[in-house]
Amino acid sequence: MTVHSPEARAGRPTGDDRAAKRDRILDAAERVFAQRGFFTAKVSDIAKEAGVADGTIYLYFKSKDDLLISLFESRMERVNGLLAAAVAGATTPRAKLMAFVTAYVGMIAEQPTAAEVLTIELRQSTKFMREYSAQRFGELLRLLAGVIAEGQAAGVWSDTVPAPHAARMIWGMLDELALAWLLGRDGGGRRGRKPPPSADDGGRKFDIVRAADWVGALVTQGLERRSNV
Amino acid sequence: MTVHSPEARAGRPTGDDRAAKRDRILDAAERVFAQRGFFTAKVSDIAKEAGVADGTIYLYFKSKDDLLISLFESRMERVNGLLAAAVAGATTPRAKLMAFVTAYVGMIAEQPTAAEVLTIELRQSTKFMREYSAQRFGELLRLLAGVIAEGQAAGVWSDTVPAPHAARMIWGMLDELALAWLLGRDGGGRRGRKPPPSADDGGRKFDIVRAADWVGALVTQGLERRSNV
Amino acid sequence: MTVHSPEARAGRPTGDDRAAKRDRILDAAERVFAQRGFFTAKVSDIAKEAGVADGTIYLYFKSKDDLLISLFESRMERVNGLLAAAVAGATTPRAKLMAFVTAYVGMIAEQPTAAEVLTIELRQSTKFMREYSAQRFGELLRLLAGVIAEGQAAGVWSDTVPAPHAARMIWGMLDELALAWLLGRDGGGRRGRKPPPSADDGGRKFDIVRAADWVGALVTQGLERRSNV
Amino acid sequence: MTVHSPEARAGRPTGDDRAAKRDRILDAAERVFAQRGFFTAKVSDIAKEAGVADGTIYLYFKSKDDLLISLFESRMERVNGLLAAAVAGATTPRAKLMAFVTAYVGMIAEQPTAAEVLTIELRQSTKFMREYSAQRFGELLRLLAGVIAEGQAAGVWSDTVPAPHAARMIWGMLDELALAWLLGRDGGGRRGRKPPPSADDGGRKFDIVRAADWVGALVTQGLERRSNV
DNA sequence: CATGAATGAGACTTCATTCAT
DNA sequence: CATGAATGAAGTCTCATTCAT
Repeated sequence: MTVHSPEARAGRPTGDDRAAKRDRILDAAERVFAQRGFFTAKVSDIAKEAGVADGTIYLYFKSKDDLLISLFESRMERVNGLLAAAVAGATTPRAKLMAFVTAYVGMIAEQPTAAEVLTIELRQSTKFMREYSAQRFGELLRLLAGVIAEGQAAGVWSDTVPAPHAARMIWGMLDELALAWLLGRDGGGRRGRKPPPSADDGGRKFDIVRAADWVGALVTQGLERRSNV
Repeated sequence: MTVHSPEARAGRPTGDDRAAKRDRILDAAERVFAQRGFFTAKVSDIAKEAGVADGTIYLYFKSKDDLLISLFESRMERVNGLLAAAVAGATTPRAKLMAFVTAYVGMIAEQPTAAEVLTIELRQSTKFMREYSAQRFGELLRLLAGVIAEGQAAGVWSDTVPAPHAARMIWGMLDELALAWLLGRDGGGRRGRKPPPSADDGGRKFDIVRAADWVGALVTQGLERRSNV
Repeated sequence: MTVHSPEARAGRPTGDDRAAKRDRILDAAERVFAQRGFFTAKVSDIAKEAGVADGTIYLYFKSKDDLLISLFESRMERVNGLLAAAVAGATTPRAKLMAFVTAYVGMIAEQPTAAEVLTIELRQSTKFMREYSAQRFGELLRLLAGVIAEGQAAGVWSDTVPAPHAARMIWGMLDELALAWLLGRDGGGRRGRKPPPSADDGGRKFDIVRAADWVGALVTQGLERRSNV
Repeated sequence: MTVHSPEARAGRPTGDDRAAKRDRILDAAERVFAQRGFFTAKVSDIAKEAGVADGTIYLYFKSKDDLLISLFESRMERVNGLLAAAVAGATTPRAKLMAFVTAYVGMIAEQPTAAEVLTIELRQSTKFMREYSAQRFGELLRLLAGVIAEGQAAGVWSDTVPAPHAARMIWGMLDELALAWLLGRDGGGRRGRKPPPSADDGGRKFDIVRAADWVGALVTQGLERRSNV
């Protein structure tokens, strides 16, 4: 008779165990998708990376697509939660905006693999992915639009640009800077890719944290030089 | 007896014929990729759409990947050419910037399918696509960065944000607005997708041409209200 | 409760199981190659003959080429082993030679399908097959050449013909007789072939076992009539 | 009006022209088959080698198979003719046998490409090739068997081995030696193949012409040393 | 619950053959 | 007769998913 772990002895693992293994698979999928891309990644790659059997994946996820969606949900939940918390921690519209921006670039700097998956891989894929994407990014965009609208209502910001579109634009800046940084990092993008020859396109090895200031500057005053202010 | 060109006399299609069929295949691929996505699209779908046999595709392109890359090159060449022409037709940095922005949104409005492929589908796919992408978008970004740098050098614009990164940010705004518009259109995104439930995220049915003004406004003065101007 | 081996307990097939299925596929390939020829045989034919799914083949062999090579290796190993054993069981050079010859024709008589594949199909195919072929047949030829050389060294046989070439020649006789017999059998060659009209070419329905005597006679005394011996 | 060659003026080429082009295609096929093997060779390769368009092949041959068969017929006709002539030029059975053998090895030495195709490539291929092969080689074998039978009838040779089988055996020797020589030549076998490592198997760089003596010796006296003769 | 061997649908690609010029 | 672009049937191989152990 062999000695068994408590869980095995009890006949079935606790919910915690189940959740933990699910997370292990999600983490593995994150790494594999970041490295190979969604379509190129094989389910068995993910299984190997997670240290489980191929079939086990299907005990936790309905399909490869479901795995992708679950990963997306999981990461966006985290992102949306952090951003909401950051915004909630500030008082004025300007402070809220900067909190949003700073929190986002901070997240990218700290979890580049997750960011890579969100920024690059998760946008591909199958048609129905697009819906989930729109929905979850919608949350993020509404949070940001709310901050803008608040500032416009308070008279702090001009309402030349409707708040939802202003939010899109700011998000676009952040996203593009994130993309540039992610692809510019050593080992960024997929493995084995040769570095692009040009170096002067702002795409390589800048400090992503500074991006917060750039966005702040552009939103605050545009590119204009205000000599008399 | 009619006079024939040497090629016609020999019964051989002219170079023009060849190029025309190649273009027909590229156009078909554009539509199919826009509809199904690169990985999901089957070569035989493209052949059917182009009205040729499957094997014919391979007389013009080495592989499915090659077809994608060729499509990308073809469309980016067109885009880069138009943008460069637009910029060249303006004199001051501000005018050049607005020419760039206006030209881009105009292009999207007029050729949404092409835009969809460039904005959405062509960013996916295999690792080596990434390189091509970086290179060709780099051209576009360098053009824009040149305009910014010129304005900064002329003292028109602040150099708080380095020109290459400012270019990225402006591009990000445009790109995100384009994406929102493309996905928001009826029939935008892939067929068969259900419309996202939320309507207040700025993602639906706005006039993309107005985006030029929004970008102009944000770049010119940020979001700030200038009470004393 | 029965006692299981570790593998059985884990629900995993034993190495024996794996080897057995591999062999089943090799046997199926042998039959299909013998019937259709390597290039004409479809992987799915082999799968059907083996009673497995198409994809299963690729769990055991890297490619169709690999399957061919593996089959060749497997059969040549068997042949070389048997011949070496036969030779080792004899003492004088003459006895060794006859043992070699007898063992080979015996093998052909008992396993005509395997012989057909070795003698006919496995000599075709891709360029790299040729190398394997040369190497494995080389083993066989060296064994035979060794016997000849031994007899020449012992003064039993003339060294008019260098041993390696004498070995080639003897092998050629055996091979040609084997080929004639294999093609002459009912059902020999590929299915569906019409019987050649001529019957007097020695190619049909003789007893392959007698070939051993013929080879023995020719090697021993040539065709000469020795009236005075 | 342009000036035309006589044939063109006449509206159709002479039979000689047609035969000449057919031969050009056969020669090209011989080279391509020798280099790439029948199955691997593409019809368009042969067309290019022959300097004609792909479709032209089909004006002279019904199919790729037909081309192979025609090539085989053409070459075997030549071989059989030469051998028959050689035999006819000799008087005694022994002389006839040696004439046969000598003529054959001479042919190999002088036209190795043709020999390679006959000895190696033409034995592969489709099922119906086998019939043609049997038939044409049958001619050759019957010629040889006739010589043997004549010698046996004359009491020159023992009839231990029936003439048709003796013919097979002699042919087997020749064929195997030819094969060894062809594969052993530099550039023998298909291009790009690495040389087999072993050198002592008699397979490399011997003088094929000497093979005639070896066959003569073996047939005349076997391997036996005849001390008392 | 976990395993991983087996499945088999389906994709890309090749190439012998045709036929309009 | 000659051409060679076009055809499309067919084969190899991959990989998401299942299920017996």
